[in-house]
Amino acid sequence: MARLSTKTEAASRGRLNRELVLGAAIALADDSGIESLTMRRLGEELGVEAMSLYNHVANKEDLLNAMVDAVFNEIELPLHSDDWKTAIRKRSVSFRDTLSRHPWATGLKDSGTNPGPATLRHHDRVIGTLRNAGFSIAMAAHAFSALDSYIYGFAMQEKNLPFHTQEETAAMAHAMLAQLPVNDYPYLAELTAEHVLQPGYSYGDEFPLGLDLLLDGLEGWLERHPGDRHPQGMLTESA
Amino acid sequence: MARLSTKTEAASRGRLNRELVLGAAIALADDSGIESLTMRRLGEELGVEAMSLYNHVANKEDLLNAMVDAVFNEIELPLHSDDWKTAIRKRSVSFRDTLSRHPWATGLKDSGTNPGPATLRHHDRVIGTLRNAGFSIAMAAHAFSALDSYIYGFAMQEKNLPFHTQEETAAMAHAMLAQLPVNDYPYLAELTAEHVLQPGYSYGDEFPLGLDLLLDGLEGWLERHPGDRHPQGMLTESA
DNA sequence: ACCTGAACACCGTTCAAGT
DNA sequence: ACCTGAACACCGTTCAAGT
Repeated sequence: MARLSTKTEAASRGRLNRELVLGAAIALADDSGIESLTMRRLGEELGVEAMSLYNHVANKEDLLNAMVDAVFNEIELPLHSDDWKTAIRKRSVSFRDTLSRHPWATGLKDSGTNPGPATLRHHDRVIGTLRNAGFSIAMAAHAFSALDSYIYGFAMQEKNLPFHTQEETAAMAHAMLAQLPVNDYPYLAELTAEHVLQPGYSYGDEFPLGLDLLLDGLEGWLERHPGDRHPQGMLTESA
Repeated sequence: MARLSTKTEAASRGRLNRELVLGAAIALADDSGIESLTMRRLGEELGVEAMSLYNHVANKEDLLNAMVDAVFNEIELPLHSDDWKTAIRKRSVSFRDTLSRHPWATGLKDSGTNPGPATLRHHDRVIGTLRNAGFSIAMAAHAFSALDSYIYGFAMQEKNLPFHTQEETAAMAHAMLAQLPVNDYPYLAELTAEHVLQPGYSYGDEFPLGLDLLLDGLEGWLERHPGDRHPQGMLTESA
């Protein structure tokens, strides 16, 4: 039979490699949550004993690091053809989407401690976009920190919400309102009743509002500090 | 005399209660990291077998929930005597400080899933401050989401940094620069060399910049939507 | 070169038994 | 009412042994 370059073929052949392990680990974390990702369970998923995984992965931490870098690889890089604000907004939305597809990646300490090549490239491109738009080094650092803090934090809050579908949201909000001592928390009760319980509410819709707040603020910075403008083309990169 | 650890204190008392368990758990997580917080280790710290803890705590999740709520209790509530911007800025800085004292609390899913009374009161006060400043319900929800996303995300990034002291930062940045393929990541290299490695650099200093970006943007919202002004004093609360 | 079985030092949690 | 010892069903990881 011709070779099918698929997971099943390789797995059934008893041939394992790092990429295969990584893919199965991400799929398992996506489908069953990061707490289901144990070496034994992952081995089972691949038709192999847990101990075999150590031939392709140094240890679990190495596996988690590689998973996070694979996630960063899914984020759209800012495009040189877009103006900086559009480019950064697009990649920020893509970042959020990616984290919401792989919620376990939010808050895994490894991106800060041991960034992989995809993570480094992503960071480099974002900083480069800001620099070429005229942000000084310090302002680019500030902007980068502010944007990514917001995106990470939003993804984390979204992940930790007790509801994810419209129905769950409504049910949860009703339950909360019923249990909540309304006199103790009048503003929380008001917000739950008249915002969260409104038809069509979805927490994810809050994302662009905060994002545009930051982007508009950054644009204001840039306009107020034209003297910091970075000589265009001093540092260029190929697409 | 040397300070008495909670261990000896609790052991000599021989009487355990929920508050004692909670305090020891928080101290252990602060000092040794959340991964060191196991029921067995916590029991040891309190001079008791792990199984005894279940007399005061339903299970580990219950313990973690209670720990998070205790952390929220440390955050300064917004003051009625301050204007909204000052009040929100102060509580935001206090929030960040608190999370940086208890980094393990960042990203513990429990605040969203099972908020305790301190968490609820904190949220209620923040929303109330915004409402009384003239934010509509929807705008208060947006503002709350944007601010807390930023604060959570900042705390998480700070927690996940591979360095915490000035010396560590410099050493780490030097090591990164040495290892980094500079041609692949020119902007990252530039930012590391000319920003992170500058004397006096501390990542924590980035916090107020992003915070003021958000607060100024929210103020702009408010000025542009005076029609949404909430009747003052309609909902009041006692301090 | 890759995979495995057995083993080690851990986890959270239960439960009957003690005081 | 509170604490304990033993036990259960898990973890990540090592290592000698197999192929």
